[in-house]
Amino acid sequence: MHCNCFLEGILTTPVNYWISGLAFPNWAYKAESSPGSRQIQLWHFILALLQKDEFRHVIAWQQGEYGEFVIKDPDEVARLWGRRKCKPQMNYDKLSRALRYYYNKKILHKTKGKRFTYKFNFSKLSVANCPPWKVWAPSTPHLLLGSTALCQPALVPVAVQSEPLHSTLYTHWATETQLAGERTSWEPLETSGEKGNSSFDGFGSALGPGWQGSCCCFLNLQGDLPSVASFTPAPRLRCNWTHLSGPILPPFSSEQPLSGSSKPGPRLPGPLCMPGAWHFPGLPLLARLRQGTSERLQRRFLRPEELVVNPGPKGHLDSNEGLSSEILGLRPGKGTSMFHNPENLRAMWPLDPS
DNA sequence: CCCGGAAGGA
DNA sequence: TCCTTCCGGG
Repeated sequence: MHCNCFLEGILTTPVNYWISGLAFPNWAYKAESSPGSRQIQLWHFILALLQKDEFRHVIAWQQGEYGEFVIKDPDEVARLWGRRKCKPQMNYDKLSRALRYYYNKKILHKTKGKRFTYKFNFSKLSVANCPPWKVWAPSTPHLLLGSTALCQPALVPVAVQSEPLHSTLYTHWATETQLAGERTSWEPLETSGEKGNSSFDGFGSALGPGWQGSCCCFLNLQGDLPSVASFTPAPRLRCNWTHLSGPILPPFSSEQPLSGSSKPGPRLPGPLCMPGAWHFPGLPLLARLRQGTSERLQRRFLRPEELVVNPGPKGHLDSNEGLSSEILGLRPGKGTSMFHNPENLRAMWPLDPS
């Protein structure tokens, strides 16, 4: 039976995770819905709630503990979840049972002794030392179109994975970025070098012979997080990000027309290379990124034409597969320029908590 | 509140 | 597979 929950727009708009230089645990790259269920997953929903200021009184990140969150109003969260899933009888007892199933999956664990407090397993969170000019959607169809494959980070060096979050990696990254920025600012991203000699297996990526110390990462392209990047303003970076705003991060006002946006090629189905950075107030590293920098990064590296990728082998635009009609309001002809306007991005989140 | 087994649905 | 529902127990 059709449920009008979707029409109500309650957290139905999938968003994309994108944090430059960060690699998340494998589970974080899972599609919003599994191939079997085609349903939004609870943890996606939880993250989405956590992302929104409107629900701060309902559920919020626990300050000081990255990945930890508190359900301040269990009944309300359950109600929202039930509404999203069209399960009016949902309650916290049932919702918490679902959350407990995440324990074994290493997605969540309980913060013992704290009521309604859980923690995402971001212990594996690591920096993928990735110069953005090498960040590019893989160009083979299966990588582009498989909802899970899409989310696989490319070329995350094992050595880096095992490292704790550390700003020195960012410093290194920034240095490389600077050098690259002096080389080019808007020239097309290179893809030829990556696709031929690399293998992808998620975070445990083997490095092809052509790997030169850089890596790519991120891109869940079918997430469920709000589109608007919102890094917590915080202590300054060890590296001087202002240096990056030159050739690397060119000034890019929202009024600036988006070159080539009038010619959207085949769209990336569902998983879109539009970055919506996660907002984890508790993540110390992320907190080092200034929001402005984040937005410039997004704009810089995700021009509309760069969102354009090969169509899938079968068109793969089935609304039930990667790209549903609810996703991001993307429609043929609309192009992708709307994603570059924060106002549009916010408008795409018609949350109705009532 | 929290836990996890069991059964079942989509 | 991912919950939803129910439930006995801590």
